[in-house]
Amino acid sequence: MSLDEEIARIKRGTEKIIQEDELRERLTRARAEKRQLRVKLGIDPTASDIHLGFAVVLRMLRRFQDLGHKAVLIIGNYTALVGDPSGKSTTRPILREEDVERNLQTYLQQIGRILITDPGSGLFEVTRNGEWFSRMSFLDVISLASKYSVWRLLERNDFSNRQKSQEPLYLHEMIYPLMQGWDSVMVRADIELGGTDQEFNLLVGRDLQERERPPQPRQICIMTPIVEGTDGVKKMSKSLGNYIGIAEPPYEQMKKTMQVPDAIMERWFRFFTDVPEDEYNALLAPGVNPRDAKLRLGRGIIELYHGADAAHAAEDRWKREIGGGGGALPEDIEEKKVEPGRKYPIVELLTKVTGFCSSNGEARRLIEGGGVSLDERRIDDVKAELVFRGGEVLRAGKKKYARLVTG
RNA sequence: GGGCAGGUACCGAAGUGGCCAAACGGGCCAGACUGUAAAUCUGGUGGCGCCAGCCUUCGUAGGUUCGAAUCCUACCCUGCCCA
Repeated sequence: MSLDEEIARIKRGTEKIIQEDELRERLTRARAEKRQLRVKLGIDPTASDIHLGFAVVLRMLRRFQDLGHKAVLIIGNYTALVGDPSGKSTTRPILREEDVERNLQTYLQQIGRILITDPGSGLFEVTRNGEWFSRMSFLDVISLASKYSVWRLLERNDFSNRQKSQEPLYLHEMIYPLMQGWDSVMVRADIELGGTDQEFNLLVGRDLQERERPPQPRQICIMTPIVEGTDGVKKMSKSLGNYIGIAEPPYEQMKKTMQVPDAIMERWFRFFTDVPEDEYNALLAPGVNPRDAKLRLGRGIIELYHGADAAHAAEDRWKREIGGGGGALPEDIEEKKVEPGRKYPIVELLTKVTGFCSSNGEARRLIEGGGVSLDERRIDDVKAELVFRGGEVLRAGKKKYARLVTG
């Protein structure tokens, strides 16, 4: 692959690079000297599920592995105790060490779906930053803190926004960027990856490297975008519930994708899939049914995590069960046991039997709103009592189904 | 340490003794429409209910009152200004 191709590949998944010419130069030199670059990614194991949004940066890291460079994964087990204030409007709760460890295991497992994690490959290295931070003395901390001025830290939008909205900002949160930057020094990163919300933190690492004695070559910062979630507006995140997990079953991924607003398809194609640019541009052209583009998008996502066969299967199933209106019943309807001959008040079915509603009031509202049906016949009487022979399908809203079985 | 302003349901934000389970907006749920997209329209959005009502909720704990989110006291938390 030519250097230009390498860079083009990197740029597809990138929002901003500081500095692109340095990247070009470093890649050139690495190639000439047959030296592996050290590409750092710090992860904060606060959530246990990896979603497509976070996969963007992991996939970027994988790209570097494919080019023969070393992925240097920093587990922020120590920084997690602080909580990155980036993009946060409120202080994050400080995690306990054991929680961090627990999340970590699930994390590493899932990361393996994207990265080459075999240490024998020479392409992967993991370090916990507690390794150096836990050994620092208070004096060391102060010395680190003396490398950066408060004014520079205050330049950050996250911090000034907090002030504007009268939210608290604690001292330990201001230390966070320094910790992340120090990681770069400790692992001698050539490149650090991160989301655009990490720009400040990444730049701190770059600065700290230069100030070391002897100085280290400053890292190149490659920022991946913060991609919108399934609502098409807010960033994909677990706490907003607008995410698609990479480990979710293919059909779930397809369903969620199909419900995404049209407007973000292009970004999802670009950052969440490897569908060639020409192909998706053609699909997004006027005149093409956006539904078809979206199906391709869903497939593009599933291909990456479950393979092409699973992607096709999910597409077919979606068309059968949902697409084209009406359609077949879902194939994986959960079964719930009922006693034959007994009269079940509809409210009880929605709460106790199926758990679709968490209170009687909620069940009643759903019925009154016309959202409940049995074998596709709407039930609009709140007091209805039903008797089952077995095999009937109860539906609540668009998505919840249960098959009522006897015995 | 001092002064001031605040803490209301998932979020934002009204409410300053009874008409408050608490306006309004967002979000969310459901229905219509549709490509299970967007936009739009409609209804809903604390719990229980024999639908008359009952119970819990307005930072926390007490108190005043027939009655408190609303008044008083203490405490906790946040922001701003001064030191």
